[in-house]
Amino acid sequence: MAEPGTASSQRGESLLFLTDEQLRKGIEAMFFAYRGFTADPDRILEKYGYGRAHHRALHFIHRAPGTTVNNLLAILGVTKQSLNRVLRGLIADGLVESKVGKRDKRERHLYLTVIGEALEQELSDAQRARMREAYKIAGPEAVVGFRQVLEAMMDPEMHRHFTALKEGANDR
Amino acid sequence: MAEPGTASSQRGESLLFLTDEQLRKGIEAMFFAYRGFTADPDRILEKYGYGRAHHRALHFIHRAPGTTVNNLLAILGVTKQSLNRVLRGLIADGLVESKVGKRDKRERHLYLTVIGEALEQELSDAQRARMREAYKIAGPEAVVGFRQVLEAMMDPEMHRHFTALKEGANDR
DNA sequence: TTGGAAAGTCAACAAGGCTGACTTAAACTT
DNA sequence: AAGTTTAAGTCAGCCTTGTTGACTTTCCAA
Repeated sequence: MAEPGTASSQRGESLLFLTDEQLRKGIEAMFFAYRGFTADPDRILEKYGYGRAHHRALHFIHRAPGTTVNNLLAILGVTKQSLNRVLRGLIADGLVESKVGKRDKRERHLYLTVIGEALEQELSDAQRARMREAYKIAGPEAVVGFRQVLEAMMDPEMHRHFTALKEGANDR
Repeated sequence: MAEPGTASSQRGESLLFLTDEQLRKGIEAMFFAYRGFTADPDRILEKYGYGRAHHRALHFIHRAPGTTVNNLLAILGVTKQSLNRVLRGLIADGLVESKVGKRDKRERHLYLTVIGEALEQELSDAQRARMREAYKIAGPEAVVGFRQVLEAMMDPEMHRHFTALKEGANDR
């Protein structure tokens, strides 16, 4: 059966002998886990008539309040037309506010309103609850490994965005 | 800065003190990593005019040759109409074969043809390469943790499907 | 022999991606 | 000051992949 193992040593930089079987299981784990990852927010979003795209926008505006449209575009990796459709809805419904830039008036800075924050919290609570539970089951060492593998799996540019969010975080 | 940590003990079942910040980073890591995870296959699929839905069908038919449509439906978690459209294309293009069940002639058993296997391999090679690289960077202990957290994140029913594939595996 | 399960099909629709073309306003550059 | 580039937004149209609902065909099993 042999879980992912090594030649002789179990620690550190030793060589990994990963069979295609084991790698496939990793791939399937990602697939099934991602479904679980999105399941709870999806249910909440449906109540309000929103989709995953709205969730992503809310999440990243919460995390980087005052972000410009262009920056959000880069993080989300979609076209401006696609993002704009989503943003228009959120602004129309009063969940997001778009303010003209002070220094550069071409830019729009995005913020969540009070009710925008409320929905973001509701979504985030559900998603964090699942994440917390998974962490609890897997244990503290697993959490570190989980994050390391995920980070190594990102495209370099995405990792840049990830890191940028990671440090600065909220409430500058 | 403090990476995910514990109260006093570092090992085993000790309590985790996970801030919302740390959990949010886990969420973002999933988001960005999943993009990397699908990026390589997506590029290949585009060459052939297929989408992610086709990839998923090919993957699971490869992993469970002879599976019925109903079983595949349960694994993929989509409607039969949605799967059928994808399957119809793959069958028409000669990548998938649908054989009437011997015991139960209502059932269709699905198999990859030679060229179906070839595309599955091409997709899988790319995806496994990224997974292998990520594992290599993160190290063997990280791999175990990664899998543990992902498994804990799945819905129970999805975990059942995951386990079923995991054991039996290929080439019955 | 009839009821129900499995599979498949048709139609219609929606979300959320995409491209291309174009406008407006502001900010750079020359 | 004129011209170019940039940020944002819009319109139109397309594609994939998901959804529901209604319906047929096949065929197993009670």
